[in-house]
Amino acid sequence: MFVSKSCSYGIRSVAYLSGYPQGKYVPIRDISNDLNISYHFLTKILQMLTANNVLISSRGAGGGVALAREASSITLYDLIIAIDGDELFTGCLLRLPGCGTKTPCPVHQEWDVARGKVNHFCCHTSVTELHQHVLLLSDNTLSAP
Amino acid sequence: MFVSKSCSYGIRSVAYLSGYPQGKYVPIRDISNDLNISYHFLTKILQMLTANNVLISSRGAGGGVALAREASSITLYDLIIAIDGDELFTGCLLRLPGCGTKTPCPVHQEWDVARGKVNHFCCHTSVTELHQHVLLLSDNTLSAP
DNA sequence: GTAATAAAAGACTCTTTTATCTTAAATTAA
DNA sequence: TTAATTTAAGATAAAAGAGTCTTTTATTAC
Ligand code: SF4
Ligand code: SF4
Repeated sequence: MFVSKSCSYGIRSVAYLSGYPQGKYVPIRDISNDLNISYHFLTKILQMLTANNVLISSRGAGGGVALAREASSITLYDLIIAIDGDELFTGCLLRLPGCGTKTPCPVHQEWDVARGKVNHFCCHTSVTELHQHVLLLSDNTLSAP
Repeated sequence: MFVSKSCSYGIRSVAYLSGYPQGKYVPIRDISNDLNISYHFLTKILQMLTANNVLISSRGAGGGVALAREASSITLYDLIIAIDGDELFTGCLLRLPGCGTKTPCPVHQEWDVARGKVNHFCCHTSVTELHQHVLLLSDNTLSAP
């Protein structure tokens, strides 16, 4: 598993928000309904994104969360860092502690290359590219009775 | 996180075993002592590897676990598949269910390439290359009082 | 000001993973 | 055969992740 479930929810939510203009507040309730994610759980996740300046939020009527900047400038990297931290991009496959730059093992450089490809993908993939797909897969009208 | 903690323990153990001749039984107790891994927990993990024909085991005096084949032919891929399953090699970064070949999203192909690099690395890295490193990092004589 | 709305915050439950402890079964040595 | 050794198996517990529920705080509409 590359990212946590929380992180997956965060990515889906921001991809969802990319369908709205930047700065347009959308209630978290709407997101949780449309994406079938627990409302209160999602609230906590999106709080991490507001704390990291990916989203902005507003309480009260007409409030919600909104993209803090242009959707095309928000990458998977930003979201993963905000929710899961940097382990995916800096961590060792072997999960050995205190390892890496100093006393690298014989395969470290190759591992760094492989991990770098994932890193590159995340840095160059913006949430806008996932918008349609997230909506499609969350569309529960297809499997309704 | 790429692999589970259990998987990390399994990889370290087989790298450790690669210091012994193939077929030579080593007590799990020795492995757990030298690598600082809980004995009973490690036992369960190594059972997964014997079930997957990576290791063989023998009970009783003089028994233990041993490499079922040449260490140089045991790759990270083998161990990850045996312990964590194939999610690392087949799963989606977004953890979206029912996704992939049919109705792929715009970034699927690029993701497939990035994931493929990790896959390639795991398939072409044998545990023998990690032997020294695993011993070095588990060496608690360095931090003894 | 009052009521309605919606995020923020905290307490709590459930599940999975990780870890520990106990008992059973198999193998070897004497 | 008896004792010692060592994996296998099962029960239990602790920790982390995921999800639910309630209360508080801020904002808007009236
Ligand atoms: S040196 Fe080896 S074990 Fe350490 S972080 Fe690099 S690849 Fe991992
Ligand atoms: S199509 Fe997109 S969301 Fe689906 S598995 Fe591929 S990269 Fe992931």
